[in-house]
Amino acid sequence: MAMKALTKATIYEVAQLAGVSIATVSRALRDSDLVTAQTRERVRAAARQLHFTPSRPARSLAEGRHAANGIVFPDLVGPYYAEVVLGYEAAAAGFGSSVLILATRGRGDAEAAVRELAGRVDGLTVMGQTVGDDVIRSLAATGLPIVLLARDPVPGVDTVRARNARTAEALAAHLLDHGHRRITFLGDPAGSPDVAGRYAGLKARIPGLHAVPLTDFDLPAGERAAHAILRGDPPDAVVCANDEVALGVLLAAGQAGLRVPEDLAVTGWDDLLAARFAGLTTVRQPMRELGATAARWLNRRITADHQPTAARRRILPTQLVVRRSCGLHPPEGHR
Amino acid sequence: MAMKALTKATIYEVAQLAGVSIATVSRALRDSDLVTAQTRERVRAAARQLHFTPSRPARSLAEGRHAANGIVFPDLVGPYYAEVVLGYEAAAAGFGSSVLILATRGRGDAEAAVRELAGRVDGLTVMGQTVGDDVIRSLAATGLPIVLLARDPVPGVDTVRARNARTAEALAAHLLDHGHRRITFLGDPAGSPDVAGRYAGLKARIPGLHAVPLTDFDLPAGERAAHAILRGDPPDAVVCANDEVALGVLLAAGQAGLRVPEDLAVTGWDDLLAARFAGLTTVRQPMRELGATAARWLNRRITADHQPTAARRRILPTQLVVRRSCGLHPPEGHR
DNA sequence: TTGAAAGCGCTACCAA
DNA sequence: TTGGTAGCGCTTTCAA
Repeated sequence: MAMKALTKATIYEVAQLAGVSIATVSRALRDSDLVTAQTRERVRAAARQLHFTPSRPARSLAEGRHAANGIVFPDLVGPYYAEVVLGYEAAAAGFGSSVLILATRGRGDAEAAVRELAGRVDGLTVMGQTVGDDVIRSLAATGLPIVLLARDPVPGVDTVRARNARTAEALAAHLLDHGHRRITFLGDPAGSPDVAGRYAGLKARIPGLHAVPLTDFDLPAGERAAHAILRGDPPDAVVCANDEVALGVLLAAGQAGLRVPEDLAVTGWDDLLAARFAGLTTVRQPMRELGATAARWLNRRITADHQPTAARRRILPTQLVVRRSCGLHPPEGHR
Repeated sequence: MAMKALTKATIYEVAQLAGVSIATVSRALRDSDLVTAQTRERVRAAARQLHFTPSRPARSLAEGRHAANGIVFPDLVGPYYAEVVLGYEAAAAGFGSSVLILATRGRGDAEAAVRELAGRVDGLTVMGQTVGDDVIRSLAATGLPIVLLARDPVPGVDTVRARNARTAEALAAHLLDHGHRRITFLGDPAGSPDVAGRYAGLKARIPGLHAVPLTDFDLPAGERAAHAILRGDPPDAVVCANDEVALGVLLAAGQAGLRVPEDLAVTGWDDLLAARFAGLTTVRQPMRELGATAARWLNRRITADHQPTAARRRILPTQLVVRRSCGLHPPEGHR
């Protein structure tokens, strides 16, 4: 078998081989009805023979669109973001849109990276703590369609979030029903809008709630924080900003010889797979649906011929999942 | 505050405002040393004032490169792929390369999607069961740099994988030490090279190994398969293709009133977070490192001025993690 | 050091 | 139905 060409074929070569103009090639390849079926076939054959694929940059430049959109998130660590991104990609694929991802993971140059990304897409979904409102506003001012995900709203920009405060209240009520009174919150409300919402909901029911800020939100961070909290005068219950932190607390409690939930109640947030096996009481978020909704909304904005519709906001429901880590003999039955 | 322009500024506007030619703008903005510091500043100021960002398609078209690369994977379900992709993105970001993702999730049009993606990037990483060797070969023939990840090699193409067979042998030996003899493998060796490798390793030590094929590799699939296996004459041990399946088996065993590991030993593969909390014996894969290595190798190929170096292959080590699900009183101590 | 102009590969408008 | 051609916005010679 002969070596395939190492140089990509262009529309000119196809035109020449098919014996037509480049305009006709362009039409034939994009199913325009301004070409004879016969011509179309001839062009197709030539294209196939040359392994022709249109240059995406050239196309984008001529069309003035990218046929791609992007999603910016803080990190991909832990199952939460992965699930959201997956839901996003699946929905976007349905629209024939490619997806560019960008994890800012606390980089200082997040803004530059986001702006670079913005130049490659027709629209952008921005999650959580990645870039500030000023960046969002200036991007939106460009006319770039934007959807905010799990993030505080910015005037004029669509926002999709999960319910935090209200479900946190339900969680608080449940904990109080168990008789827990000395409750500590593990997480930094200032660090993310989601956490802020959860904290606010808890605080509404537990006035004396004590918050211990956390810089990271992974298992080791939870473990470390727990070690500090548990020495001395441990609380009745530790409510964690997410499951990973809670799992860390579970581990630390075990190491400290504390039984859960007899000596210490622990709760998380997200309902990761691990939560189920750890018997962790938590709150389930519709992660895939969050991503998919953002993708759909963004697509609508991108394809909306004009009509600057008012910014929309949606809060997707979340669900308290009671397992054993919050206390024995749950007041409302157990699982 | 005045409304920002809704039309993106071009290099022409910047040139006009700065009172120079577009060539000079281009140079000034890209730190060419063919411009006076003074001119550079003037251009910069003009660009800033107009919120100018160069058009990425125009740039790509002129430069003949995308400054982006892509990764194709079967799905993002489960922590495994997410971790790999994260490692990949992190490494790619280090090279200043944007990342496009594509999840084929068994779509029939995977090939078309991959080809579309190929047109947007300077190089491609292809994972597992996404597209066939023919597609890989034809893409590679284009001159597009490609790295294969967790996938059978294709002549002339770089491949990065995790060790499967050898660690599977170690796992088999461990199981035999526990006295297990009637062992069932849950997974389809024909479905993925990784699984095939694991099965081969087990089979080398357990000649009579019985394999039960599985179409999906998630928790419900494991649960369903286990229900079928456990009714009637259950084996001593079930070795699963991955942790999610194993966790499903754990659940099913519980429902069937079987104790693990007393009545049934169970093992997984991947060492997900949940495995730790489920006490699941498994094998740890360096997922981040797999992704990062692929990204690095791809970058090398992309930036390699020429020199068609020979295809490289690397197998990253994996590690047996013994917990309690494989049997009591582990022969070599326990954790 | 700067400018003019020729592409880069395509789409889409205007004529034919 | 087809062809000619003017852009799309940038990079990069080649001259000045």
